[in-house]
Amino acid sequence: MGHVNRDIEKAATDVGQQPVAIGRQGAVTIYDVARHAGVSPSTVSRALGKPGRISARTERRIQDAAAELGYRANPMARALPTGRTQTLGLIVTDFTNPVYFDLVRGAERAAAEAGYTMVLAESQESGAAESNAVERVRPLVDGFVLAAPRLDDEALTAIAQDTSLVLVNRAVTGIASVVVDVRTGLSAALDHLRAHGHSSIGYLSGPARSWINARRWEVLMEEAPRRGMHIVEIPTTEPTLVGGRDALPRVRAAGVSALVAYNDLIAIGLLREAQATGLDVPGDLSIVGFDDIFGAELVTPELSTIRVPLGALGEAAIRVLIGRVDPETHEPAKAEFVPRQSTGPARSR
Amino acid sequence: MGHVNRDIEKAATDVGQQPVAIGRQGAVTIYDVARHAGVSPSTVSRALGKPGRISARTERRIQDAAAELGYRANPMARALPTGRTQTLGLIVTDFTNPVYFDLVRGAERAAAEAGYTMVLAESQESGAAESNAVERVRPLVDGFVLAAPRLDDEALTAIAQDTSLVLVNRAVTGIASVVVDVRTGLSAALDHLRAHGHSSIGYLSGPARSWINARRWEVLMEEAPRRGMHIVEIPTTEPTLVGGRDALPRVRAAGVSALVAYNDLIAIGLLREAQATGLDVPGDLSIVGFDDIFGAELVTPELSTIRVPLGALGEAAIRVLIGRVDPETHEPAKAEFVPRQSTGPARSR
DNA sequence: CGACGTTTGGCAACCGGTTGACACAATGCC
DNA sequence: GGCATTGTGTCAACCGGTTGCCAAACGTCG
Repeated sequence: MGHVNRDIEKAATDVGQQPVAIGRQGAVTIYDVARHAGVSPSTVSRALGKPGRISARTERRIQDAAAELGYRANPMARALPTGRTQTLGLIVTDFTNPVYFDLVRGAERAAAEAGYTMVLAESQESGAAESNAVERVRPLVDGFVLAAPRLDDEALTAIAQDTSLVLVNRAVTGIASVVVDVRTGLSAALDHLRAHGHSSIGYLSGPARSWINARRWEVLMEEAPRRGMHIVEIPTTEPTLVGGRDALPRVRAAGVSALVAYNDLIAIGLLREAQATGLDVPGDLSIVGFDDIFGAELVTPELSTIRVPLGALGEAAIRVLIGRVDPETHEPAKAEFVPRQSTGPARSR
Repeated sequence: MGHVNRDIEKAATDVGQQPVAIGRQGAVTIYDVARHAGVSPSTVSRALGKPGRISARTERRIQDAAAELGYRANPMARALPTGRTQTLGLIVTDFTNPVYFDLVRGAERAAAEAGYTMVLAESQESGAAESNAVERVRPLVDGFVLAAPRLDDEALTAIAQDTSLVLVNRAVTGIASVVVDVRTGLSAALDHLRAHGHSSIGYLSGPARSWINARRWEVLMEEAPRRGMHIVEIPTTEPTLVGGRDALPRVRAAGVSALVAYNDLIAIGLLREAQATGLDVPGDLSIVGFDDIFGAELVTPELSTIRVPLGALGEAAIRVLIGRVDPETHEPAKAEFVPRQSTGPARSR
């Protein structure tokens, strides 16, 4: 295939004019190393990949040659016969949602540490886009992580059929997943609210198709009555600042004195809208967020929230994916209530 | 190599026990399509890749066969002879810095639109880690984007030698880059401050090795004197909330009434620390941030800032990288001053 | 000193595509 | 009808690794 090479070289000389994407051309191959060390290519492959298979002396000589020439294996060429690419995928619903910053970072850290590279895609909160992203990423990776997937159980099971898959904050039988135990955090938040005299609280819910939303509501439904508190679900239009803002009329109508939100964005949106209409937080309304994203501490009053260890979650997902951790025995991380200033005693009106 | 396949199948049946990362095994190849359509594999390759080279009738037949079998080209196998992987890299200094959310999103959008996949890496604000990330990503991609690189010009030039590279917010002669024109935004901010009676302002600077930091300072040094304002550089320890917080003593010592910060994180850190020590913002101190990240609007008072179109910047970087846009003729995006509540008249003390 | 077992290294096939060169029509022209 | 021309499809080599199998070299022991 002298031809391909010629084309590539031609493209290379054109660069500077236009940054056409071209592969690195002059790369050192095992053939170069083999020639340099006076052995056959297969011996090089084994020396570098199978410790012990080759005599120590030859192995040493080959390693020296490789180092001298600056040899780096071509991952693509390796992937072809082995089927492993040493890359992992991560698909999130929305990059600009701060929840994912730490998740992405945790995942990237764990992957890099284990010698994997991350490829990233966004699914825009839509099942169709998610399906698309999955198909684009799938052939490239050894497996991937789906954060808060919007696809239904059936579709996910089909995907897991021939690609390894780990879900974050979603449980589907037969598919590995990492979830956070929200009960301790929610219980602590409820105790805190009750101690401040709140007996009737609202839950500003998240997307209807979100598993984690259902889970949070479920736990609240168990834990609130147990404490003799009333709880009511107040739907939001979207899990964002706007969704929180738009929910204020419904919150006032519901007549609750304290709220737990599906996430911090909703909580902050509501908090700011409440203030804008003259309500005092926490005097008139106590608000508890969820996730402890960047920004929760920046609002005034600072947002009380249930912290989810997102970085650890991302890391755990990758560890499970590459088989370092057994998802069965792995203890789920626990969410933790972080009281700040947006919760306090109910003011008698 | 029947052996490899056997191994893979064996691994596949083991799944469920342990999610070992395995390639998709049963994938449809051009050989399957060729057999199904009654032509040779090379004809399939051409029918799918080179429109016109094959007669319309056969092309149609092959496309039908491909669709029926659900054929998807193996990107790895394609990358080997062509040298193009259809993936692009993006390396940022710090994932948890909100500046990058929009940048990443813009880049991912543009890449997905053009049929590319993004791989992501973090360089931890360190030249060594950056170099590492570059080497890990390089063999995998057709080119990559380096956001705010910490490497020196020489190293960058060496990299650009045999991989296409686009820099964000950094100019190095001979390397394509996308930058934001900060002059209009900074000028507007200075005008705004002068109109409020500020005549002596400080610049809370960013990392010493950051090109964009130098650029911002340079423009301030030109524009402030032109308006008859004094300007002084106040160094920070790191471009984060903590760095801003720690800078307060130096700010007080400098005796300025208004500040422009290298980024919003520093600005917010300072703002909160100032309030914590009893200072009024903007009464005692006017603060202007940079970037307009998520969170700038959440603090009280809301942060006045110079908005940088980060999403557009990420998109532009990718477009330049894949040759859709000529970096020469491409008009740089302009930063824009967004007055909010953290700037106001200097209170007479 | 020869039979035998164990290392050690090389050969060649293969992963799944791409593409130059070529053979074999089918067509056009004189 | 013969010849050049154009169109269409196939052959085979190649990208850069991995690995089953085999042969040569080596060491051991009776």
